[in-house]
Amino acid sequence: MLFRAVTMKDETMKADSKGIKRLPRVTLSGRIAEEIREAVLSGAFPLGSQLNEMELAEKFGVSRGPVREAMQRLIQEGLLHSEPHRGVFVPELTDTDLSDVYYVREAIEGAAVQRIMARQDRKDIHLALMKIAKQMEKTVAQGSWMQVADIDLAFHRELVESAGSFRLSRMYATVQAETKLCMHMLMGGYRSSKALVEEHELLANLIAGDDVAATLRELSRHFGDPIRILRKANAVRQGSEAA
Amino acid sequence: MLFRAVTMKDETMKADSKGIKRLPRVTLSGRIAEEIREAVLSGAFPLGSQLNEMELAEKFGVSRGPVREAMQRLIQEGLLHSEPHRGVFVPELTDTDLSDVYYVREAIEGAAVQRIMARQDRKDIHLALMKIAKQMEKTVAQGSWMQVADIDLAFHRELVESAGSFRLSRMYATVQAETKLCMHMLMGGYRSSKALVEEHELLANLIAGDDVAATLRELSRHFGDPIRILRKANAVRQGSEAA
DNA sequence: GATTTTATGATTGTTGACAATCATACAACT
DNA sequence: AGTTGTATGATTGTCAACAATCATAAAATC
Repeated sequence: MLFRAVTMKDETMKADSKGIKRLPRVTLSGRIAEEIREAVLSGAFPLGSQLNEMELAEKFGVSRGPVREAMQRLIQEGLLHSEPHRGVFVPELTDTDLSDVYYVREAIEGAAVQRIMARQDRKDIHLALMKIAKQMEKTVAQGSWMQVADIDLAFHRELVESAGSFRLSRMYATVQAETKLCMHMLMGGYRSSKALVEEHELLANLIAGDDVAATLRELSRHFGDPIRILRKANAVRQGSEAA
Repeated sequence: MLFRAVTMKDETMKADSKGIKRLPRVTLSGRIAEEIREAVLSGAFPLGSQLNEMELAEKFGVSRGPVREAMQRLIQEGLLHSEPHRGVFVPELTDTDLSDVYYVREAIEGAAVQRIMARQDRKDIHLALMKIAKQMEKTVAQGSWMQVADIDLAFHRELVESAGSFRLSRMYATVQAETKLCMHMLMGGYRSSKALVEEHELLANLIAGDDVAATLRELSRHFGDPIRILRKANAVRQGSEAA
């Protein structure tokens, strides 16, 4: 089953120094928003498909109210798209969207790079990024492209979070979610290869170095041209459908 | 009265080529979200204050459901802050928040500047920005600092929207809302002067020019150090309270 | 008087029902 | 056959009531 029934058991309770646990401070709508978010990002709902609030409520074992509230959150975030009186949909992403997502990613990551590289000590971020790159290397050898993509995203998320800006990270979370949706479009075009690992290692090393301009140029190169990648992916897919 | 009762009359209906108007496609919750948003941004709710959903529902003449949905939107946007079971609050912005808002503004506007300046023809954006600067000049002479601040924000919004990225503009709308909240903190520190107008004119001219690096430097200079401005404002305010 | 316990009122969170809107199927008309 | 009108069912939007939680005041205890 796609969804688990939502209960209020909070598995992340932390104990304070006296062994007393904090009580859960999450609403049903918050939990549901997370569940739906993960389902959308995992590709469980095809692009363009409608989310039926009655079905979701039944599946979660709750009333429609919290489901509606959860969806309002995701709509505002940009992950879902509402058409009043007609329903809530997973957006269909166009070429324009794809370009836009990558443009904005680059803007955010560029800002992060500049802030990080203005610091004297970059050992920690270098270490963290190289560690993720090593993980990617292992997964390229024996995992699926989706797993590699997830590590790729983790690398970039680490980079942005290292900038230490709450708002930059929040914006990036949304953009990464949209990136993940885009990846379902790019499926055949995602380059899961040793060269990809090397690109990430190069980025990590440049960030540890002193040439900001070169780092930003490499970041831009790293993103490539998503539209061309998509076209290539479509060509490959059409080629195999015709055969 | 702070709020008007919300009806479904859509004042922005557009006529198609046959004079046939589109029907309204906005829900109560959407309208309410806008009303609350404007109220918060106008300073009607002090920073840190609680929004009471029962009172709001009564004032709008609707049930609590749409009010809750509206608030979920604004919470997700970052304009309001929810504490489960305790209520929804206008955030209290700290020095850290102030710095963060301005950092992120600069990141977004910097990206917009770079994209705009990669274009050959910049006459339109130059014209639009100079027009807003001229408006600011008039308002400096005879308006309130709040009005000047609004024009200032319009200048920057024009700049970002000229980049033509849906997502950049969406992110910037949120950041501008937070900027507006910050401005209530900066009240006495907002420099409503002829020099401010000149700074904007300079930015417009640099954008029309060819030196990207110089433009980005001026943009950074233009934002100044918000913390120092806040401290100065607080000092001025404390000075007049002691007298 | 200080601290703990209990009661109360206010507010938030959720539910289920009713109202409104839309999409589709079917019937009637040209 | 094509178009228009009507009915029906599905889904979304809103409402009012109940449940749950919190903050505060009052009472009890030390």
